[in-house]
Amino acid sequence: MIQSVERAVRILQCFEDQDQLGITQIAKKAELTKSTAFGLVSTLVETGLLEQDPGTSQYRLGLELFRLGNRVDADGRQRIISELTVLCETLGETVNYMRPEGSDIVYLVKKETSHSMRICTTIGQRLPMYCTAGGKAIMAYLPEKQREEILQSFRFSAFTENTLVTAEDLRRELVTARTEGCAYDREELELGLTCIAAPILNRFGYPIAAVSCSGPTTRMTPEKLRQCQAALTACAARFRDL
Amino acid sequence: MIQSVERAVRILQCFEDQDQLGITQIAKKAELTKSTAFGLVSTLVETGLLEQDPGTSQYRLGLELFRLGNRVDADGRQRIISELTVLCETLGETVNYMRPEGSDIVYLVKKETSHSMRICTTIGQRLPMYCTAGGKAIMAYLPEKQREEILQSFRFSAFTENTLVTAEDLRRELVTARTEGCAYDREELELGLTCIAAPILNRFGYPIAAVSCSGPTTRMTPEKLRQCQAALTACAARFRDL
DNA sequence: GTATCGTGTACGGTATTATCACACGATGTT
DNA sequence: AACATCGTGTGATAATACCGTACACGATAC
Repeated sequence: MIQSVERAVRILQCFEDQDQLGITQIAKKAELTKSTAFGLVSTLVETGLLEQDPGTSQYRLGLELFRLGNRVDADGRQRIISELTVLCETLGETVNYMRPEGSDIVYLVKKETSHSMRICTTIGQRLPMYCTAGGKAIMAYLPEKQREEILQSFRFSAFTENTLVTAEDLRRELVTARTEGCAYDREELELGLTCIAAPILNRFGYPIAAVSCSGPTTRMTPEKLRQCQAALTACAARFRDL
Repeated sequence: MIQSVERAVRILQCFEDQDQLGITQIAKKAELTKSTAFGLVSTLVETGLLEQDPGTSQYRLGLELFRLGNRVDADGRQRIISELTVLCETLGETVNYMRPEGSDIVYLVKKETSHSMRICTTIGQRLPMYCTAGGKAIMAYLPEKQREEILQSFRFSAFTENTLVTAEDLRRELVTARTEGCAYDREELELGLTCIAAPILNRFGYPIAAVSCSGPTTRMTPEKLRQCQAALTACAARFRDL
């Protein structure tokens, strides 16, 4: 673990909730000396990961960071995007492409339906696996050892009355998810929001991503869910050897 | 300048043209010892900026980098996107939002027209200011000192026979750009491609971004260009105090 | 007008820190 | 089966980054 690098990243992460920060605020948020922070920030500015506003002399995230971020999983995202467009049109709901990170999932691509009432997911958002269809779909297909590690690591929080908040409840659901090839989120994250997701497996059967469909519960009838299941698993199958 | 941080960024930049790399390749590309590279890479993996493929044990850019990259100029991009949608529809050509970095511009947002023959720009791409309409629009409104610095820093390369390859030619064009409020790219980057761009100024009159319209020269008639000029400058004006 | 607080920036001594050469085990190749 | 190459450790050396301190500047308050 190289200290300076870890600290530099911590500085970048300070900007997740604020987009302009002064040196003093950065030092405080990252728990660093002002002079230490200054050295790190200067380096980050030099490399383009941060930039300094000429007017306010405050710092913000830089364009080099944008460029690098755009390269993350560029081919996977490129390949999925046309599939999602088709899925979105045929299902008439918002569809997403997400990937696991630790015990969370991160949204990488979305395609929103044009319904007035629709689900709006946020690109780059991180959510716990246990309360999302995509997360459960991925968990279901993980090797048992890894799945148990993740199950143990959760610090459950009941977002709604439906949220599964015990490892046992989750294990039970994951069994059915494996038999169906799909996992569900039945208003477990937000009331009125139902999701269904299928895992994308690599050639070794390891889940590397998921595609999901999110809609208002009122529109997600049993029949619609069957349609989603068929479409999502078919889509996921086309990406088997990503 | 903190050495480790600068080296860590260099490692991330190794992935601009390749998306999977082993430790040895990383060390070679970044000109580092293998063990040094290993320490840096381990730290980057720990922080999520890199991730290791469980199968191949190779490294690639991580999701935390994606998340951070998505936060760059998030509000500016959010605000411009609906404007670009309208612009794209009224003009019937691909429109872009870009920002300066050093003597280059970087594409941040695009909206593509649905014409079969259309210009496809690449988000995150970096191009020299001197051969793009957006770059020239921004240069035209920079304080003279900074503009001259940039003009001197160019290492000109003639992409087409129209490319301006001397500081004098550029200076002359920038004068007219200031009077018009718009800059042009008349097949200077690629034959058959014409662009026009207007700078977005902050409340101090400093150019912080540009909006551009790119189309095939055959469709970019004088009349169309006048229409573009009006629409682009109007759009840019709405963003004056970003 | 003066004083105080905040800011961003700069320097130099100290010891923590990262670096490098070397080595190990595992894969896969000739 | 020997070999090459990969990713991964280790530990001694010295280069490195950290911290305390200090300064210039601007804003606010008195």
